[in-house]
Amino acid sequence: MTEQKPEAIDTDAPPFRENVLGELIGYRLRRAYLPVQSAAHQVLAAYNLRVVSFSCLSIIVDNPGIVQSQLADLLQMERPNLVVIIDHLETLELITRTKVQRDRRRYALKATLKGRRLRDKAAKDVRAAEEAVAGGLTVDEQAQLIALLDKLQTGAK
Amino acid sequence: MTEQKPEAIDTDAPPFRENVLGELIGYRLRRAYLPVQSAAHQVLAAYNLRVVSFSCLSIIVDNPGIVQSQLADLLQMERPNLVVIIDHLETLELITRTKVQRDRRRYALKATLKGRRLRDKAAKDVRAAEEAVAGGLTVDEQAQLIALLDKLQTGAK
DNA sequence: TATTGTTATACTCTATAACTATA
DNA sequence: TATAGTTATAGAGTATAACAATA
Repeated sequence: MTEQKPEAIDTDAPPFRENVLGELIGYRLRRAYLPVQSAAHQVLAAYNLRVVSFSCLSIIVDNPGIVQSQLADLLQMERPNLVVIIDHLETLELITRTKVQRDRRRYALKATLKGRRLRDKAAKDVRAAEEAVAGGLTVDEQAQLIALLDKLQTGAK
Repeated sequence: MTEQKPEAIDTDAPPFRENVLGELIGYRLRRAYLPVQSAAHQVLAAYNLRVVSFSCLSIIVDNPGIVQSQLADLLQMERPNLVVIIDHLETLELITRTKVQRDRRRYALKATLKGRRLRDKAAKDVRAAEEAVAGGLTVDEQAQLIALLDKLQTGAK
């Protein structure tokens, strides 16, 4: 070191500007999404679940009998990528796959009791983690945010 | 086909529920982020830029002299992943790298005139694409959304 | 001929370890 | 000894093509 005190560096800390970038909704969405996603990732790892696996399980719990192609559409993912996830959920005995009578190409997905219980518990933990991360927002603000996000997503096709 | 009319299928279209998932901010953020990100991706491809490359360029334009480690911190990415991006921006003659006198380990990044012009033009296009995607939101609602996202991101550490 | 679930595979993005040159 | 930039590489995550079974 030559002449700088460490504190001086911290005090002179970057007054970086995001002039143009900061006005873009995409940039703001990403900045907000990252820590929330990270918190959910951490919480769900304790359940041996990925975030996307939890999303699948949750949709299956709330929509018994849904088939994989519908699930893929709903979560905006490709069918092939769903296979390993469904396999895993089945291995963990959280869901069951049973052939649909009227169309034997399809598998009806249903959550087991174990799956429903785990979903409920994990959802509470994720919600709590979100509360911790989004602590700056009041309940009203959170509802407001969700309403705006929903309106944005609905408008986009 | 056995007895179903195609229209019947569409009319009976999935009344799928997102009961629990829909109450999670992370899920809502992701649903809103995807189409916006996709729109930006498409627009910037015409400039031979990735979304993250545009973000880098934009930050450099607004913060002449910023160095790579600071840029990486600001955009929350790892230093190694920045190298190819900076290389690419330099190859396109959008930025310059010059050694810092007082610390020759560092490179000061600055945008060229070409870089500044391209950034301004691309930013307008991205903004227009966002307007198209987020068309459902009024200007006030967009400002409100950005304020809430900012508050969320600031609260999260 | 079209669709569901599947396999194999490739592509993109991100993360980690270790090197060099400077400090 | 620590840091900036770099290299090489590994690991997620996602996307595409083609197949068997069924419609």
